[in-house]
Amino acid sequence: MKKRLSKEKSLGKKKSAIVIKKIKYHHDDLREEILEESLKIIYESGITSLSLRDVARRLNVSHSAPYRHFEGKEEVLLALGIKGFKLFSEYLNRDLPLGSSKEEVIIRFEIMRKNYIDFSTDYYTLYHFMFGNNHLKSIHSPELEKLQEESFSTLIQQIATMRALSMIGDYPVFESAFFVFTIMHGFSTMKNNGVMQHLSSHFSYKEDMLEKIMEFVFRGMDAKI
Amino acid sequence: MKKRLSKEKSLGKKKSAIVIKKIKYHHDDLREEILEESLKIIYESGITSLSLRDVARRLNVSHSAPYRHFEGKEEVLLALGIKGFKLFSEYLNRDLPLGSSKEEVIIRFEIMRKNYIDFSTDYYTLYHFMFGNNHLKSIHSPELEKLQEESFSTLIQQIATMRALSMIGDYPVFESAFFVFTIMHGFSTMKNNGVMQHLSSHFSYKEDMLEKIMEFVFRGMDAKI
DNA sequence: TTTTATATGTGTACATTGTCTACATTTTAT
DNA sequence: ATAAAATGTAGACAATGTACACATATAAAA
Repeated sequence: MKKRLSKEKSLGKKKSAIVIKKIKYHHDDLREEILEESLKIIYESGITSLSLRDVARRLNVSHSAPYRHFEGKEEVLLALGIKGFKLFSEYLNRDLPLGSSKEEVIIRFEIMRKNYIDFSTDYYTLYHFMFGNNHLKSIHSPELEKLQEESFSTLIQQIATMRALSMIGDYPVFESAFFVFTIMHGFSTMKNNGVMQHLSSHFSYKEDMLEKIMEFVFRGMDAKI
Repeated sequence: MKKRLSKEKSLGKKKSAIVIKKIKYHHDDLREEILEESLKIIYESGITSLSLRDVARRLNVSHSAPYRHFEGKEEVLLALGIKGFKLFSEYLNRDLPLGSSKEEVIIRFEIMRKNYIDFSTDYYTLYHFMFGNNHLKSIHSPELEKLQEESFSTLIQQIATMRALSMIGDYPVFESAFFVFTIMHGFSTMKNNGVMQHLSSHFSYKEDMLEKIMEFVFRGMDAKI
């Protein structure tokens, strides 16, 4: 795959070289299909249930076929993490107003946090895989780390803007952002963990809990709104 | 085990029956040793690396021996969750001053949150197993749920006391407690997840980050201290 | 004490999984 | 057209969870 790409590149000098659509002899792009099918499995039953053989079976392919596209399971997990963070980033940036008036900035913040929670709710097994320390933590990958950084820089940028407009108190941007992120992450991991259920046997958990919590967050940041 | 107990009970009528110390013929208490060894493995390499056969091997016991004490792996995991929450509870309540003066109450809060973080740091693989949604979530167990409740009621009680003394703002106790718990949990899960590393490539993460964050938390609760 | 039942441990067996190697076939490059 | 590379298959192996039949130590009953 990589070699083919580099060869294409070397042909690139020719002006307007005709790009021929490559058709593989069994699957159009087995690598991609493996990842998609894996995401489905994670979505349905969590990372624990993901087995390469099962994926292969679902794709009507021999159990060793995935090894032509990935070194092993760990590399599949890494690729899934990368896809996950791309999707996360896309979610985060969804429908964001770009203006810089105070009103638009605060709306942007609200939409962003909604996007965050939407992602962690819609794909909570994926979110858990991405942020849990079981599988991804031990894998080193510059690409993955870059994506992770990018996701958070969206949030940090937002906080920086709010601070620049004096919409929040005069605290280091990193600290305010870290505070907000800790809440978002804490809420996301608690929400689908069963933890909430046990808390709510004593008290009553309502669907608007995040809104309630955000009031604490705004006070904590000395938000002027 | 249960049957033996019930028979002892039926003999219990005899006044001052001599209780004979039971010595098993291979292990004093294999069930307990299995759990302890499992905890070691989780501690060292996380729940992913836990295999019953490995545990048996380490205890010089056949691979099927554990099945005399547990129905299967899931029941071992449940028992580990129960042990985990007992230890968590013990940690939380460690060295707590019991007085009810404002000064003691605030110290109690500080020690409690230190205990929380100490636990999640000392046993972060265990913490992750306990609060992650991979393994424990699908298991129903009244005993486990009761322990989980008890852990949190310690925290909730504390917040209730602070509110009663007007040390924090006049918000519903459950909401304040939930806010604090979200922070503690969020921080704990982030701390050993690698997430922090990527955040800190943009900014600088210092060891006193939790203290910084707690300032936001106190502000959020309108703490008067 | 002897006998019997129960608790506890062992060994064999099987399905599932990750992974390696040898081989086959399709696609691409020369 | 032929060689090389990419992609897929089949078989084998070790590790795991788990079920079953069998063995033995311990406790209860006689």
